[in-house]
Amino acid sequence: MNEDPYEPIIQLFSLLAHPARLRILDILRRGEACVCHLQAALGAPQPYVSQQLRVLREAGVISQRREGLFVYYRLADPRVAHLLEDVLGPVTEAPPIPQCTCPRCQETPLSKSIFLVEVN
Amino acid sequence: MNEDPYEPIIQLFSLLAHPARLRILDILRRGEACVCHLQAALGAPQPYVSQQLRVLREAGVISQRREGLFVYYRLADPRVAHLLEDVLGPVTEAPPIPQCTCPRCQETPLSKSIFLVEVN
DNA sequence: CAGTTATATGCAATGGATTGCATATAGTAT
DNA sequence: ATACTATATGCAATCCATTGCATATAACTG
Repeated sequence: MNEDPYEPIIQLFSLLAHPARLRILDILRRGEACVCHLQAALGAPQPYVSQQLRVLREAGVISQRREGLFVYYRLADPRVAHLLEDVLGPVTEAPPIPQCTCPRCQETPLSKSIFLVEVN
Repeated sequence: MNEDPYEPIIQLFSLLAHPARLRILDILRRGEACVCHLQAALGAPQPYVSQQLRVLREAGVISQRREGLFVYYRLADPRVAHLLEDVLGPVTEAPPIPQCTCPRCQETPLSKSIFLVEVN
């Protein structure tokens, strides 16, 4: 009748001890991202990404929001952001993902990268 | 040739995402403990405890010191103590393990627990 | 030396997470 | 309605950590 007090913590660490999920969470701690964005960032097939997102969602560490065809995920558990900061350090500038075609990724200023191409 | 920067973190989280290892580390963050002490605390067979200790030792998160027949383990990675504090809170009073027969456990003041038994 | 205690190692068996992939669903557009 | 895109789900196969247990080693005692 008395549950193991370590179990929820073990479940949380298990979620983080996975290459795809850890990368996803590291992206999400910088802000919302759609599935196609994560898919492009990981270079993994879409069903694979959706499956890892489901694991994270059912554990309650992320939540989602639909906008038309696109679903945007974000961190839902502040403990996770805190743990990630402990082991990965503070959030750095999000590296651009050119393959992502969602409207949110398109509205980022492209002029900067174009400029860099020009001078080289 | 370029290693995954997430891999050492994944390895660390994997160590923590395990009931026996997490309990061992939670005990060790309170100070040194011999194998027989951990064995009594976990209620697990000795070879099992030694195996988990080996995993932790080879990962570099604990170190050991031999004293006669007894081997005392302790935390070697401050990151682990920090992560444990994040998820488990600050260290509390170490609960006594009466089954442990190592000299270090015997030298703890037994009068206190005996006293508690008396008043009850 | 043999005997005893504390701890370590090796290894086979098993179970549960991981992965790949086919298919389903949701939403938009024509 | 059909077609198309983004995302989700179901499930079988596989892989890897976990576990149990026999045995080995280390240190002390007589």
